[in-house]
Amino acid sequence: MSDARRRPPSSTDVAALAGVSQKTVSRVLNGEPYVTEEVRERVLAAARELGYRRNTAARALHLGRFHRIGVVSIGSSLYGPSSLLVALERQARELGYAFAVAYTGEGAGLTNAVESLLAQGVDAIVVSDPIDDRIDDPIDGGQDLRIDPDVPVLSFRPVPGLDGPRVVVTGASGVDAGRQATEHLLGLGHATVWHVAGPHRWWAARDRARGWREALAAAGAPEQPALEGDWSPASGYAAGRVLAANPRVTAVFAANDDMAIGVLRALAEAGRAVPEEVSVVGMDDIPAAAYLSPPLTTIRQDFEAIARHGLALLAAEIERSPGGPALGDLPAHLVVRRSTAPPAK
Amino acid sequence: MSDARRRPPSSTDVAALAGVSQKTVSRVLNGEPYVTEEVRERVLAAARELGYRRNTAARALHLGRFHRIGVVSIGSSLYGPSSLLVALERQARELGYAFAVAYTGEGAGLTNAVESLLAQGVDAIVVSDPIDDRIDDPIDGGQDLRIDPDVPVLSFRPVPGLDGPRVVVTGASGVDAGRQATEHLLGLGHATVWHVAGPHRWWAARDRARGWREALAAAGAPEQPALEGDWSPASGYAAGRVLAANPRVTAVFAANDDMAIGVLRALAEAGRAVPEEVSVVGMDDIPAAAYLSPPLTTIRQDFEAIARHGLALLAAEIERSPGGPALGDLPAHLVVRRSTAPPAK
DNA sequence: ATGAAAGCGCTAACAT
DNA sequence: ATGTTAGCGCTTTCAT
Repeated sequence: MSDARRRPPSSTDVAALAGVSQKTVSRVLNGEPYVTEEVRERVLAAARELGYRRNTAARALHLGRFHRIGVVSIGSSLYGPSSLLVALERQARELGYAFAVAYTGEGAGLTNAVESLLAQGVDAIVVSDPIDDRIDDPIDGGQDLRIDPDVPVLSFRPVPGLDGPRVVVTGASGVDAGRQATEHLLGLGHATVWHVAGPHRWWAARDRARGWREALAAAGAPEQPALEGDWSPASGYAAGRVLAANPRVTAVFAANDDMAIGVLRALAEAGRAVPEEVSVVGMDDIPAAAYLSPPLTTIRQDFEAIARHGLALLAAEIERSPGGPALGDLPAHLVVRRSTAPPAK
Repeated sequence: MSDARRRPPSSTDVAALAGVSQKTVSRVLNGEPYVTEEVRERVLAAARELGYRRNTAARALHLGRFHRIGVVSIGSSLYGPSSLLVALERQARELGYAFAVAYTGEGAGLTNAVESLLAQGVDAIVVSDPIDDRIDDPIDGGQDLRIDPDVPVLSFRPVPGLDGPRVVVTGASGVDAGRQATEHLLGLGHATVWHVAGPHRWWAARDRARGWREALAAAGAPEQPALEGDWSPASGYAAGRVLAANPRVTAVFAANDDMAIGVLRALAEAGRAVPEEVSVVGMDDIPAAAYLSPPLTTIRQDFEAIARHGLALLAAEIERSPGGPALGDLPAHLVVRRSTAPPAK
C-alpha cells in the first residue's frame, strides 16, 4: 500500500493536503498573525498526518542563520571539561540552539576544530578549554588563532591570540580557585603550599597556578617551584613521590582531583599520613572525592552557572543586541573534607 | 576603508572575481573533472582572497543530506559515556561528518533528545547509553521510542522499543565484561561473587549484571541478589556498607569504577582488608583506578574500536550501501591490579 | 485573511 | 572545457 516516499514531506505537501497556499502553512508554523483559527487547525492536522518536519537547511539558507552553537572541547573525558560540555548543551537547547561539538587533541588542534565547526555552519563558537597553541611550533612560536571575525566567540578567560570585535569573555578562569585553595591551607597554619600544576599549555592550569602564587605572595609565604603534571593520577603520583621525599612539605594544592589522587597514593606509599603530616587540596570535586582515603578537600565550580552566564552573553552577541556587561570570574567554592588539617606542631 | 560586508561571500562572488561562471567554481570546489589547471588556480585564489566558505545550508538543501551525525548521550560526566562520545566524534570527523550532540537526563528524555537532533537535521542518530524509558510512565508503562524509520540509528546493544529497517546494532553490550569480571574472581577460588549493579533502568547495567549472573550459573556458584547503585561512589559506598557487614562476602564486582571506589571506602572503614579479606573488581579502568588504595582490578573497553566499528556500519547504512555484517560484542579486557586475590583460607 | 512570485547559494542536467 | 538553466524548501515583499 504505502510506498516508501523518498523525499520527506515539504510544506508544499502540507499545503496541498490542507487545501491552502504554501505561504499559509509557513504562517501557521511560524505563529504569524492573520490566520483563521479554522485554517490553522487544518494545517496543523495536515502537518501531523504527513509527519512534516521543517527543513532547517532551507530555513538556514534563507535566514543566513543556523541556530546552532559550536563548541570546541578538549578530546578527553576529564571531569571538568565534560561537565562544562553537558552544562553548555543544556543551556544551548534551552535558548533554542542546536549543539555541535568538535574536539581537539591528537593532532587536531584548535584551528582544525574551529574550521570543522565553521564548515558545518554555526552561529557562534565556544572555546571551552583553551590551550596555548602558540608554543606548538618550534619554528616561529606558532601562530595566532584565526577565527572569522564575524562569528561571535565565547571563552571563559582571555585567550591570547584570539581577538576580535565579537569575542566575549566571561566565566571562571580558575585564578580565584587557586587562591582559595591556597588561602585555606595557609589559614590552617601551614608555612607555605606546594603546587602540582596542570600542563603549562593549558590556560586553566596557568590560572590556577597564578591564584596559588598570588595567595602565597599576599601572605608573604615563600614560593616553591610548581611541579607540572598532565591532569592524570599517574602524573600526580610522580609529583607526589617527589613531594613525599621532602620532609618540609606539609601542604599541597593539586590543580585537579585526579592528580590529587596520585599525590595521595604517593604519600600513602611513603608512609606520610594525610592530613596529619601533609594536607592535600584538589580541584573539581569529582564524585569520588568524598570517598577517597581520606576524603578530599577540594574546590568546586558551578558549571551550570558558568554555562548559563556565558551562553546568555553569547546569544546576545549573536542577535547583536546590547547584552549585559560581562561579569568577571564566577566564584569557586571550597569544599572542606578530611585531607586538610593544621600542620603537626 | 573596508566596509563590514553583511553577507558572507558566495560562490557567485568568487566566480565574478575569477572571471568564470558560477558552475565552474562549483566544479573546482568539488574536485570535478574538466577544469583547466589554470582556471582551477584562479578560482582557488579568488576563493582564498574572499575568505569564501561553502554554504552548507544550500548544499544540504539541494542534496537532501546534512552530512551530520547526531548523538544522544547521557547528560553526565561519567567516564564511559564521555569516552565513547570523544571516540565517536573523532570517528565521525574522520568519515567527513559533522557532529551534533543532545543529552538526555533531567526531564529531557530520549524522545526529546532525538527530536531536537531531527529538528536540526542529521543523517543518522547514535543512541549512546540507552536507558529503559518505558518504565518512566506509571500509567501505561511508558511508550516506545518513535524514531522516523527513514533515519538510520545506531546503538551498541538492542534497545527494546527501538525498531525499524534502518536500525543497526553493534558494539559492546557489557555482558562479556560482566562475565569476565566474575570469572576472574571465581577463578581465584572465591565461592561466589556479589554484585553492585548500575541503575536498573540502564540497559548497560542490566547487561553487566547478566554477564555476572551467567558466569555464576556456568560455574554452579550460588547467586546473590545484586545491590543496585546509581554509578556514583556514594551509592557504591552505601552498598559497600551492606557487603562489609556480611562476613561471607569475599568477592565483589562493581558495575563501574566509581562505585568500586565507594565499596573500597566502606570496606576500609569496616576494617575489612582488600584484597586479603575481600576482593573487588570494577569496570571502566578510569585513570584513577591504578592509583587507588589498593590499585583496582577492573575491566576496560576499547571505545575507539567500538566507535570505529559502529560508525563504519552507520555510514554504510546512510549511503544505503551493503556494509559488512554487524559483528557481535567487541571483547572487553580485564586489567588485573591489586584489589583481587584468592580468598583467605 | 490569504496567495503569488522572487530569491537565498548550491548542484545537476543539459547545452555549447 | 565551460556556461545556462532549473530547482531544492523556505521566508519575504507585494498583491489581492
